[in-house]
Order: sequence, then structure tokens, then C-alpha cells
Amino acid sequence: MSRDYDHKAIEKKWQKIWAEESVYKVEDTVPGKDNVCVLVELPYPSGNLHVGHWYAFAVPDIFVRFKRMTGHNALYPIGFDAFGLPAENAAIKHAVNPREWTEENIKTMRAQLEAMGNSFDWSRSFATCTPEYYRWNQWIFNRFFERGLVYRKKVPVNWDPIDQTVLANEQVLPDGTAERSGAKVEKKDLDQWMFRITKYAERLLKNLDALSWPESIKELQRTWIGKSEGAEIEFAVVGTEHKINVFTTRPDTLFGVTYMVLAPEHPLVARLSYENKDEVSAYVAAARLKSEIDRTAAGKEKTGVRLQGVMALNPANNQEVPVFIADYVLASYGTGASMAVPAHDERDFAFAKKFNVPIVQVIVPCSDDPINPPKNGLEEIERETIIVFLKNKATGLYALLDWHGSLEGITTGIMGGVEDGQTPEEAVLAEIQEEAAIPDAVVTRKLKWVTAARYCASHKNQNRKAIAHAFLAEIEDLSQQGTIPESEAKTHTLTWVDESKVRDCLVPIHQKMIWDQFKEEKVLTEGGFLMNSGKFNGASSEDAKSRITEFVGGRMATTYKMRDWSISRQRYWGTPIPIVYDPEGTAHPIPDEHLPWLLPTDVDYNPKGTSPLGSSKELFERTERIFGKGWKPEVETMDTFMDSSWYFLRYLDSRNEKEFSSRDKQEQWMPIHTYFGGAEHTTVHLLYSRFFQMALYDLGLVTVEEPYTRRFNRGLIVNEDGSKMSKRTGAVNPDEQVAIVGADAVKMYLAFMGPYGVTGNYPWNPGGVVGVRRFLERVWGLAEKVVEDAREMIEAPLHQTIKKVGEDIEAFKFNTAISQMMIFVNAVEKEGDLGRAQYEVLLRLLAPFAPHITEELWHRLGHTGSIHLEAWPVYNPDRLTSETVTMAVQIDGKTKGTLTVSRGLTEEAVLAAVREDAKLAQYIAKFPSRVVFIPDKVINIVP
RNA sequence: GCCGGGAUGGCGUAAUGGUAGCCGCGCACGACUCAAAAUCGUGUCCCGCAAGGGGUGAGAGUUCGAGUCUCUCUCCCGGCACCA
Repeated sequence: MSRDYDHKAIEKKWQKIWAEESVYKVEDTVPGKDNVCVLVELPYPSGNLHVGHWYAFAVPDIFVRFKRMTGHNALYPIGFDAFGLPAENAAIKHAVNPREWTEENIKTMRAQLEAMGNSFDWSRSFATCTPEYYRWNQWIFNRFFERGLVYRKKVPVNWDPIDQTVLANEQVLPDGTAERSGAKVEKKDLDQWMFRITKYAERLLKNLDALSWPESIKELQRTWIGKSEGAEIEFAVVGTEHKINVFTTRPDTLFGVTYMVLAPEHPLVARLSYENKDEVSAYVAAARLKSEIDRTAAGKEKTGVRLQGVMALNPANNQEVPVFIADYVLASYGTGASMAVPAHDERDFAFAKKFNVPIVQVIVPCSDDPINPPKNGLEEIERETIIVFLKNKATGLYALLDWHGSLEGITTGIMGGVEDGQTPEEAVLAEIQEEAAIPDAVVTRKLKWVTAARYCASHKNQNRKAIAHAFLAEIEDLSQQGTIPESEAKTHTLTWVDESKVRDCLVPIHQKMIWDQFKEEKVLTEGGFLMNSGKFNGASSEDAKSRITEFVGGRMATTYKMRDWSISRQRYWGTPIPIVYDPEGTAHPIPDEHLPWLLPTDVDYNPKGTSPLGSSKELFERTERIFGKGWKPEVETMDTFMDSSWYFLRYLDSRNEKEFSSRDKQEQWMPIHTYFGGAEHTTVHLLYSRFFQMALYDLGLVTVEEPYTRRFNRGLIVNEDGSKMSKRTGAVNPDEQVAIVGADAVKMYLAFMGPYGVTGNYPWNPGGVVGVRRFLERVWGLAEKVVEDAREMIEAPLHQTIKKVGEDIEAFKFNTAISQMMIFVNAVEKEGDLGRAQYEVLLRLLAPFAPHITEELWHRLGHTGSIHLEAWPVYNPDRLTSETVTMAVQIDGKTKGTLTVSRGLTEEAVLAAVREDAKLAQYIAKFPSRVVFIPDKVINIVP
């Protein structure tokens, strides 16, 4: 497969020349050009490049090269995320030095990356495991420490009792055993250095709204942050000084509390006295042994133990309720304690059923959500009864419109109102009683007319939709005017009442309905109106939340699912945490002047119950030498996510020995124009780095609050059969592919197989690569067909191609951009030859996709400069179109044929052409027509 | 369970509400060849000899016209998941 297109020689030749001539070295400023930094997640130097790396690095390079050709100063940096577990594992397994192992891998990998032919600026590259880099990790740690963003806390870690070591989550198998030793992993509390990321939870959440990222990514982050608004309320423990502080999102259900639950790890469990001490201790011990998965699997049978003799006082109604410990309450969320309302919470309900705790209903469900009405058993619309109220938007008052057993009733029954001598309440109750006489009537009600109408509109019975729409329109008018139409006014009057009156009428019916449901053991988790709640009866859930919280002396509170970030690792191959302990054991940050605080080399990597750094004599001697006798170093290292939280800032100023990244350089490059990465980093890495940027922003060390203007997650390349690439299922070896078809073809095929930035699985199709290679060979072959003068017939396709390729690259639709170039080449081959200028345009369009072959062909045309420094072709809007167009001829919306006519024809002219068409004429002859005419596209002749 | 995103030929995919299936793969036939590969050409959604008809997960709606917009449902993928 080649003709004389020798990809091996060409690629090698140009990569060498590009490097020698520093074609891709990027200056910080270029007069007249905007700076654009395109970021890709820096790779871990595993030592072997796979197709995923190609997809991650080679495809965004198309975008970067395009930006450069369209007049931008585009930076495409690359580095190595070089700390981490694999190096340490290799050290233990093969007795090699982690640094040597890593450096060796970086060397291999850099060569592989260079062979891709990307326009990386290697002059800014670094590895995070060098002191030149990690000293700034330590420096930033110090700044965070000063700012109160660092603290020490006992946190449960995975503990391997055989190897006597802490395990990373990825070293624990799904069944809860250790990957290496096979031991059952336990939880053990260790003091850890923490970053107070939760302090930024609200800002991390709020800023998302303004970011123009894909909504799906933002939504994942929102879920991860997991904001909940509610209240903290204290329950006194009867006969003691102790209080149980709970977080709840439903303070409106406080009167329905029938028991309390503490997490097994809750500090009060140790302090309270209860009769069944042994039983409780056993439960707590068992909970500690359980793996995270065992404990948190949803739908799992509830377990727990009652603290015999301990009672808590419900501050709302002064009732005493029992106290349990149960592992369905998590120590790490909220306050680690929960008030249980079994009538209105699924988990509490299941627990109450099992432990025979009373269930007290305090909410009458009624959704105020106009889109999602409660689904209270309304299976058949014929059986549905709806009370409709009209709300006057001006006054906020309501009038009863109707109460009927069918939808048809609603449309005709704008009647309601109040008869002579009746109060509004009596009017409603009279209607209710009338309705109650209908046997088996299922009752619901909506406070807002919109609800009723929309519900009907969305109901299965589609034939009724039109009725509902008519109703909606009619009611909308009424709401605007606050009156009813004259036709209705003759027979009906509207009397306006406030919302509380309406509610008072309705609560009794709903109680009946709800009790019916309880027989079927349903839990009512939605909001509504209060019952069994003393003076709050009849209040809406929303109102009651704040009123009840205030009544019992609680406070409104917000909780997040996101936890603070533990950065401590009991590992060797990472950044040493810059902390030393004085002889009393107090922690002190290591002053900046002693940074970098070097990672010692005289350590034993083998697991032995403590951090490897603890075995370094040099580290301990160094500490005493600098800080004094009895001072001890911190022996933990930092989480590698620390390295990747700010690395992009270092690219901008990677050789700066005075600053981690100068504001000056940041002004020129930040924020990052586009950040391409894997979907697996949507939450953790992306949130951590946003947190870093925000915290550094508050410290005045960075210039923007949000680091990434745009973020796109790429898809996954899978095997041809759809299986994920792995050692077991096999994987495409990119080096082999490059050897066969060349780097240009591999890169272009990856760009061609589907849209970029849309997560999904894209199967590697060996035939597909060959297809792209064939295309490149055809482009190669066109060199022989070049003539001096432009060929008129391919001018329009050429300009169309310039337009589409440019627009598609900007939108990351590389697949359709390539498709358009193929269309153009097909047209050229049909034509036979092409003008030199036309060929040069094609080569420039293709250059970002296939940098080597286009560079070669460009030089063969006699050019001496690099094609990659050329300007992007500009299309002429006047040349986009050809003289004739093919129009669709439709009869009553069905396409009956096509007609090739000259561009810009009028309706009359096209109609005339249809009449003249032997085949099409028959259709119009039949009926007198109305015509829908879309110039140059379609003519639709309607009977 | 909750939150996102999908569903179009044998496959990857393409279609500002306007001829569904562009482009590529695969396949079939033909040319070149002793032959094969490569290459080139023609064809390739379904039914039908044709005329014609049907077709974008299912059903309905809006529209002159729906893959595209609205609603209901099914299935698939991803994330979260005892979060009070």
C-alpha cells in the first residue's frame, strides 16, 4: 500500500526538521495575535503509549494547528504527571529505584509522543516529580496553611492487616480484599492532612452557572457537590446534659419524629450510658469492619441497635422518642445523626417497620409543582376528580371554579362561585360532599389551574389534549382579567378567597385519602400541608420549614455531600508534605526558604506499617540539623491530585525559579481556551483544580477565578467488537498501526470515527484506518494532476470545503470536516485535474489533520517555508454556490420527484417547470393547489 | 431509585423543520491480471419486474412538510446512590 508515498521516511524527516527549526516553540506574545492555550490532561508516564493517548493528544492537535493558521498564537503544552503508585509498585516488585523507573519511562514516552507529530511546545515541558516542580506544591501548601485551608483530622483509611499498610482505594478489590495480600481490608483512623475544599463548595457550585461548559459536565459536578438546604435542630437526651444535633432537610416533619438515629461512629455513642452496652459495642465494631460497599449498598436490609434506656426529647411536641444506632446513618454527612420520620422518609419507614417503631403522618401531600403533580393512583382519567381553582395573579386570591369527575366537566363547568347565603368555605364543602357521594371516587386536587390542565394535557389519553389546551387558554384569559367572560357571568359569579381558606377546606379530604394509602404501605416523601402538627396544621411544607425551625430554636443550615480533601498518602513516591513536628509534637510548616523539601532517597519502599519516609535516616538528620534536636519530619507525601491541580499554570512559566507562575505570564494565557480530557476526571480532578484556582485567586496569586473557559470530555476508543481495550481483551497497538499506515492516517482516522468531545464508545475498525490511508494516497496522487490554471468546475466545491472545514474544526466536528475534504477530492478526480492554487488550498485545509504528508507535498510544490506557518484559506461567499439546484417537488407533503432548475427561480417559474415535467405534471392536474415554496429547496403543492 | 445522554443500513456515522442514509468501512458485480493483491468503475435501506409503496426504538401530537419540535412509553450507555 503506497505508490511512492513513503510515510515512514516523510514523518521521520519532518519531525526532525520541525524540532530543529523550533517550528512549534511558542512565544508569550506575538504582535497582532491573540493567545490561545489548548490544554490536554498531562499523561502518567506508564512507559507505553496506547490508542487512548493518541485520541487524547493527536486529535486536539488538529484544533491547535487550525487556531495557529487562523492567526492565533496557540500554545499546546505537554508534561508528565510523574508521581504515583505504579512507580512505587515497580520499585517493590523489581527492586528498582522509582525515580529511575519513572525517568526511563518518560524518555520512552516522550519519544513516542514526538512520533505523533503533534505541535507540542516541548520547551515548556516538565515532570511533576522533579524538585523544581514539587517545591511549588510545597509552597502552595504553605500558602494554604497560612490561609487556614489546611488542617489535621482523623480520617478512616483502608488498612491491610497483613501487609501492615495503608492502601489506596485502587488497591482494594471490589470484594473488599487487598489486591496484593488478599487480606480483608479494615478501616483505621489516621491523622491526615486535609484541604478545606468544602469552604469553597458554594462558590464551586455557583460559578458553574456562568461557565459555558456542556450541561452534562456541570450537572455531574453539581451532583458531586450535593448541596442540601435544611435545618440543624437539637434534641435533648432525657436525664442528661447531652444533646443530639441533627441535620434535616424536612424540619416541617418534626412533629412526625418517632425515633432518633446516631451513626455508629458518632462521638455520643461512647459518652451515653445505656443498658445494652455489649450489644451496642458489638454493632459498632462490626460496622467498622464492614467495607464501604457493604455498608452503603442501597436497598440493603436495615440494621441497628436501640440504645436501651436512652430517650430524646422532641423539641416540637415534648414527646420522648427512643434512640438507635444504625449504619444507614453516615458519620461523615451532616451531623452524623438523624431524626427519623418514618411516615415521610423511605429509609426511616423501612427501619420503623423492622423495629416496630410508630409511624405518624404529619404531611398531606400536595405538590405545588405545576409540572409534576403527585401521582396518587390516578390510573384512569375517567375516575379522576379535580378541584380547579382560579388564581387571580393580581391579588393572589383564589376562586373555586369546579370540581368534577371528568375532564369534560372542567371545560364546561366554569361555575363554582358561591351561592346566596353561603360562605366560600361552605360552597367548597358543599361541592365536596356532593362529590363524596360518588362511590370509589379518587380524589386529588391542584391549587393551581395550570396543574390541572397540564396534567390532563400530559395524560395518556391524548384525544383529550385539545380540550385541555382550550381550557388552558380560556383560563389564562381569566387569570389575566380576574373576571369571567360575559357569557358565563350571567349564570355564575366568582368569589375570591385567600389561600388559607382554600387549604382549610381541603385538608380533611386528603387525610382520608392518605390513610387509605397507608394501608398499602406507601411512604409520602413529597411536600404538602401539615397535619398532626399542633399550631402549624394547615401550613405549607415550605412555610413550615422556617417557622418550625425557629419555633424549636434550631437554625437553617446547608450541607454538602462533597467532603474535605485528604491529601496525605502513606507512600514514598510523592511530594513530601512540608511539615515538621517540634519535640512536643506540634506541627509547623517548613519555611519557604527550606523549599524544596527534598524527597529522601535512603528509604525502604517495602510495606511495613508506616510511611516509607519514616525509614530515611537522612530525612530525620536533616530535620534536626535545621530545626533542632527532637524535631521530627512529617513522613507522609501528597496526593498526586495536588500535582495536577495547578500544572497548567506552570506551563505558562515553567522555568521560573522565583515564582510558581508569574501573574504576568498568566495575564497573557489564562484562562485556558479549551481543556480536553477524559470523562473520568469530570468530578475529582476538575473540582480540585477549580478549587485551587479559586483559593489562589483569593490569595492574589492567579489572575482569573475559573481556570477553564471550555471543557470537553472525549469518548473512548474500544475494540472492534465493542469491548474495552485491556490486556485480557486485547488492544490496538498504535505503534504497529503507525508502522503500517503512518501517523497521519492514524491521527486522521481517530478524528474521522466520530464527533470529538461527545462521550461514547468508538470501535476501532481496521478497515476504517485503511480507508483514511487510501484518501491520503489519493491526495498524494493529485500532485501529478496539478495544472497551472484553476478548474472552474471545482471552484464551488472548493469554497464550500474551505467554509465547512473551518466551521467544523471550530465545533470539534473533525469527522464531518474530513468527510467534506473527501467529497472535494472525489469531485476533483471526477474532473480529472485541478489548478495549482486549488491544490494548495486543499493541502492547507488538510495540514492540521495530516501534518507530515501535507508538509512534504507543500515542499514538493516548491515552497520553502513550513505549511504549518501558512495562513488558513479564505472562502469567497460568492463562489459557494453552483448555477443550478435540485429542488424537491412534494405533493401534499410527500416527495414525488426532483427538479433541477437554475438557482433563485421564482415560485411561478418553478411551478411552470413542474407543469412541464412529464412525470410531475400529472399530480397538479388533479387538484387545484395551494403552494408552499421554499426557494431553491422545495415546492410543496397541497390539495 | 435519582440525575444526565442516547436509539438512523451489516458497521462507524451524516442531515439550519425541507429529496433520510452524505463520507468511510463492509459486501456484490465488472475492468485490469495467467492468477491474486492493489487500483479503478458500477451497485448496495426494505417490498416490487416495473409503476409505485413503506421506512430514522414504539405510540400520539404540532406543521404544507418531522430523524429534527411537544407529550407518553420502551430499551441502551454514563454518573450518583441508605446523603437524612
